[in-house]
Formats: sequence, structure tokens, C-alpha cells
Amino acid sequence: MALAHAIMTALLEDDLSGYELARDFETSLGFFWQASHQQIYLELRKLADKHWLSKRAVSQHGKPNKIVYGMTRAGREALAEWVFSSTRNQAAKDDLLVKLYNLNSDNSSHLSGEITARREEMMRRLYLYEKIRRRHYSQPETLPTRRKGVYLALALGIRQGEQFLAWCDEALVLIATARN
Amino acid sequence: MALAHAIMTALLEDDLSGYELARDFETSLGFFWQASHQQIYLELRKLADKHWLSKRAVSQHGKPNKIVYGMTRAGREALAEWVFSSTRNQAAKDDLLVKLYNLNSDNSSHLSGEITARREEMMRRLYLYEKIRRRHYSQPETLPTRRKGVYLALALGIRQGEQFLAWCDEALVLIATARN
DNA sequence: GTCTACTGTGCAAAGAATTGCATAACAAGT
DNA sequence: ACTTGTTATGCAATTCTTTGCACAGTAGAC
Repeated sequence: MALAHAIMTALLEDDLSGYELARDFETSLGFFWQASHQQIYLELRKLADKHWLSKRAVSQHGKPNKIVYGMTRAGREALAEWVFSSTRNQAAKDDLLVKLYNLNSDNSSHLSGEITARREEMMRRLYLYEKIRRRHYSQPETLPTRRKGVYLALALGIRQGEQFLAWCDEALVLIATARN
Repeated sequence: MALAHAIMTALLEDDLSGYELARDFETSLGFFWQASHQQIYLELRKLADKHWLSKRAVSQHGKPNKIVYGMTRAGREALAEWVFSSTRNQAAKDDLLVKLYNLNSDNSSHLSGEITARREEMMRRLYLYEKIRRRHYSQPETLPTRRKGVYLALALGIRQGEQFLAWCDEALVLIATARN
């Protein structure tokens, strides 16, 4: 049920269409909960059927029309309640680490390549994170409560990201010695 | 397809039954790829049907009989090939972070509790990690290639785990100030 | 004897997620 | 005119994962 709640969380402050949500998911909440547009559109319809979201068509000029969703009172209540539910231990699924268990001299250069690619992706992401932090969260203690939570998610992303970069460097060095 | 490959990876060195695999998944590879026993049993049967795994019944005394699976030549080849496939960007789904986006004075003490619980779980896990590292991976440079890969997965787990602990402390402090 | 815990394997239904495809309005460039 | 790119929404099939249940043998405690 968490996708539904992630979507509602994203709609807490702004009403958004499926397309806008899907795009936002690539940059903010989506860092902590990925979803494809198919999933999002389907879930939005389900949530509207449940009356946790309201739905309205918006005509646009210069662009196709869109359907904008917003939180209802029932939705807000359901979301608030969900926060109190017990959190299941998270996913933790990473192909790359499973692949590393299979490291050998044949695949070491391929795996180095994968790690390098991941490193670069993480660099880009960290750059974004840092930009957001500087811009909106430079003084976390003074933020209103809800924003403190958002800051903390960001802070974890930054910590983990930086650690990941350091790990990539360690890994690349160690794998390089394995190639001989 | 990655569950199949995670299972085969676990079977690279030892032949195991579904039960043993499920148990091992809770402590080693399972740190990077979680799976329930239902999933594992099903996947094992599928893999045996595909002839990527061999299957043999083993009678035991003092315990129910079991079915032990082992890698076949075809399985090893398929696994080796899979390592070269492109790795999709990983899951990244964490309820707790979505919940943090909903932080407010009502739920702050609940969320502190969740974070505390996570922190303790991570402490236990780190303790395990460190034990394994000291015991088997104290000198990574001298390990045979494959073991270097396993070490690297462990090293990432340790780095991320330590960072997570630090983050929990940061979060608990910040949330405590939010409660007022 | 009965209860609890551990070992061991499995089915079935529901829910979540991926993959591939399909459609369509409009803008801007060639 | 034609192609490319962005905005915008959706269906269908398949695969993956979770949840709940079921069965069964053995050991040890009470």
C-alpha cells in the first residue's frame, strides 16, 4: 500500500496530474520511492475511486488536457493514520551486489564499468541533493516540523550517497588488483 | 530474473536445500537480496525444471527429509552470462522515508520510535557484518578474486550501516526539537 | 500424553511492479 | 509535408512478491 501513500504525500502541498507526479517522482520523493508512470496513473484512478483523492479535468492551451488530482479530507486522514502503521523492513535488492558475489577475472572489467556508471549517476544525484539542501534546508533546526522530516530524508540520501562514492573508489581499486 | 540468479549465486559453493537457502538468505546474500521461503521454493523448482539446477532427495534421521539443489553446468553458464547483463537501477523503496515526509507533532514520537527500532536492528546487523569481516575478510587485498567481490558487498553494507546509525542520531535529535 | 519449537516443503489468492504497446494534441524545426 | 520531442493518459500480459494457509516429522519439556 505504500505507493498509494507516497503519491498522497506528494499531493499534500500541491494538486498534480499523473504526468507531473511521475516527473516529480524522478527528482524528489522518487529518490526514496520509485514508480513508473503506468503504476502512478493506475494508482491515481484507484485512489480517486476510493475518494481519497479528488479528480478534475483541466483544459490547457498549447498542451493536451490533463487530469489533476488533489487530496480529500478522507485521504488526509488515511495518510495520517498510515504513518502510525508499523513499517516493514525495507526492500534491499541490488543486482550489482549479487553480481559482485560472482566477481572473477572474466567479468571484473565489466563490473568495474558498472560501478563507474553508478558512481557517475550518484555524483549527479548528489549534486542535485546538495543544491536542494543549500537552497531550502540550510538551517534544519529552524524549519517547520514537516519540512524537518523532508530534510531528514534528504540528509540520509546525502550521507548514503557520499558513502557510496567512497565505496565505489574502494571497489574500483580492489577490483583493479584482482584483474592480474 | 534476479532472484533466480541470487539463488544460484548462493549455490555456487555449496549444494543447499530450500530451507537452508531461506535461512542463509537471512544472514548473507539476503542482506542484499531478500526473499521469502515461498519465493525460494518456487524458484528452485523452476530452476530445476530449466536444468539450471540439479535436484536430489536426501533422507535424514532426526529431521524431515529434504531436497538438495546444486548448480549444473548450464546454470553456471547462465549465471556467468547474467553478470554481463546491464544492471537496472535498483529499488530504493523505504516506507520510513515516505513517512518522514509526513512528520508532524502528532506522529513525531511514533516516528522516533520507528527510527530507534531501525537503529537497533542496524546495530545487530553491523555487529554481524563486523564479525564476518574480522573472521574472513581482514585482509581484502590477499583474497582470491571471487572473495574480493563478496568482501566488497560486505564493505558497502558496513559503510551504509554506519552512516545509517549516524543519521538515526541526527534524526532523533532533530525530531526531538520538533516535538515542542 | 500434550504442547511447543524447529525443520522441511508446498498451494492459492491477491497485490505490486515491469514490460511492451497504443493513442493523441501540440510545437518547432527541416 | 514530415519528423522529432514534449506533454498527457491508458490497456494488457506477464512476472514478482506478499500473505495466509496447510501438512508433516522429530525433539524436548512439562
